[in-house]
Amino acid sequence: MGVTLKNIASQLGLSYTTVSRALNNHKEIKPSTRKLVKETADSMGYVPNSIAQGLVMKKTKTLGLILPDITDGFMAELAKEIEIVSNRAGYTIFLCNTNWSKERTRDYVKKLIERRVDGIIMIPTSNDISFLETALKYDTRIIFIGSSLKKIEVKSIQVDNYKAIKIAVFHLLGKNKKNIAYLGGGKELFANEERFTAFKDILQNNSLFDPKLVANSHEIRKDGYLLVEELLKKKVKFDSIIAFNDVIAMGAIKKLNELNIRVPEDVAVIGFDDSPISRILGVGLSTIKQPIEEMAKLAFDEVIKNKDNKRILLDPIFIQRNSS
Amino acid sequence: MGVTLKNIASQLGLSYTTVSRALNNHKEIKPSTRKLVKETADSMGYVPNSIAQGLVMKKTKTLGLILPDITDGFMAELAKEIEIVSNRAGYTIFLCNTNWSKERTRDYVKKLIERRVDGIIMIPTSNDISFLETALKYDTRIIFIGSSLKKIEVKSIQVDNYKAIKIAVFHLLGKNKKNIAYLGGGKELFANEERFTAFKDILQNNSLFDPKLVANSHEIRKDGYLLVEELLKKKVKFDSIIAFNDVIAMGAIKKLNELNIRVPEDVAVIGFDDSPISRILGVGLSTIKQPIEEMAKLAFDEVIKNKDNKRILLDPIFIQRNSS
DNA sequence: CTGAAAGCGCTAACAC
DNA sequence: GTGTTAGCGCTTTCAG
Repeated sequence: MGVTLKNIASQLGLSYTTVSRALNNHKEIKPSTRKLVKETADSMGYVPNSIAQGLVMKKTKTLGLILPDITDGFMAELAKEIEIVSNRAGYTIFLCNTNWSKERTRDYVKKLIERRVDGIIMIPTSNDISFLETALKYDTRIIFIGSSLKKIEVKSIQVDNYKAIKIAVFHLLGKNKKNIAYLGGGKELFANEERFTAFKDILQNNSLFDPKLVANSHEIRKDGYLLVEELLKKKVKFDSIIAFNDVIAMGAIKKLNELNIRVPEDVAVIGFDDSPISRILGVGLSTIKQPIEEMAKLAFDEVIKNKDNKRILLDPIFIQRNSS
Repeated sequence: MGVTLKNIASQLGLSYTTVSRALNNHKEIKPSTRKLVKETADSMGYVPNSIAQGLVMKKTKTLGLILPDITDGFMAELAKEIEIVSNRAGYTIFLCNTNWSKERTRDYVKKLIERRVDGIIMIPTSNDISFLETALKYDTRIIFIGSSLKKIEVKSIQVDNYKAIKIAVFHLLGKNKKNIAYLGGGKELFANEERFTAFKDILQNNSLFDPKLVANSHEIRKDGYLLVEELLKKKVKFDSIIAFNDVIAMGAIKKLNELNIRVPEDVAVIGFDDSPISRILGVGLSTIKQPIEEMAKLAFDEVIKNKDNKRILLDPIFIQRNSS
């Protein structure tokens, strides 16, 4: 089923090695035969079998992309950029959506090793790295993106969350906002933990941290609307909000609007990611942008080309709009 | 590099055929050896090579998913659902983001055939189906999802766009809205053409169609905000809008709000897709939901199991909120 | 129940 | 320049 090298060879009365070489542009082939081979291959509708190629070359030119939720704006954007650089280099990527499940993450790593991908790019949701050893054995490089693992030295690339939160906090302090609340995005996402830890640390250093001003949602995708309600129930004053991402920030603003609390006069709001929604909608949302394109490019280069386990931190970009 | 069947076999003093059979749960194997084999395979950290398996079995258990833009809400949702059903059945999917390019679409089909995927699920952006023949030859099934191709009999699955627009139009007529505008989503997307054609046809049947009431954006992702501006420049009256999707609808609403045009009293708005944003945001957006989960499930079943080229039409679901 | 051998489609020494 | 041969890691006849 389908044309093979052998078919072309016998059609032409050549050995299939010669055909292979001609198709792969080896220099030792006579130009005329190369031309002939290529033309008949074309006319016969030949499509090389990269499965067979992969078996002998021990490179599949495939990459695994493991992430919790492709419908999340940031992750989709990241996936898109990774796809672009990968495709440009001849790599195709497997989309592995874990739906935040540690089990599915583990299963996918196994499956990707089975498929002998050349590398795995992963937004982690679990500190379980039992698979790293296996991956190493089968020469599958892994890079963690978006956030790193705690206490384990792995190859990773992410925005500097500490720096990001620091910029946001000092921006708010500069506006004389001293009661800053944090609206978190779910424990499963390590980036959230990093940002919250930074938030707590920076505020404590300025003697401003109040645990009541934190609504760190336990559910996934619990939106900002509900988190503001939670905050209000606690009867603490807050004059500003730093949200884990733009979706949460927008939900928060919706609630504030409904309550006739002015943004940013009464409560300033800063999001994270610079999602399209922060521009499409009425409010111009102040936000912290991650250099997604650069992250994607570096992630690809690192996972394909570099062997060492360095950790790369990228600078965040603060974008001020009307909400702060 | 990495454990193979042979390694396990020689470790155990068995032939690698036996090891293969044990690992694949063939019944002719003595339970005790099966157990032994499995245990040592485990302890040696064996991971089967699906590349080699694919070569001999002529099935890769992989699927290609070709779509224009994974950051689009509807497509991401679709990708997620397709991933779920595929994964459940042991299939892994290649993510192929074409960025609306016909060339990249064609290239990806070729690449997917090279990788010998068992099937391709594709949101089409071009009527070029020159690759269909090649795909057939290599036993790669293709299904078109979200919209079909014009005048060519192919396997496809989509929501019934005609029915959808009809529901929307009659809903608006029921509210005594007779000057209905259509805000389109770019020519590249066939679904847009289908919806617009339906719109035109239905309105013409009621002697209500006015070409001036159409802002069918030529650029991709041109948002509703700008499209409403375009409409206003033409100085035609309109009392309602049907948008290609929710993002465009939300952009339109933003503009209307800025101009103090009341929604839905002055202008009613209906979107398409029931994107999360239509719920997160202030306005409750009336919208037409596509049965994405069902689409994904059927697409997978059809592309893997069924051979015929039937065209499946699914019923849309109208969701009324505050904007109409 | 287990083993030997062939072959999937291809690349890469090694000959000539 | 081209052909011969081996082998990538696996499944599947066919024997025993």
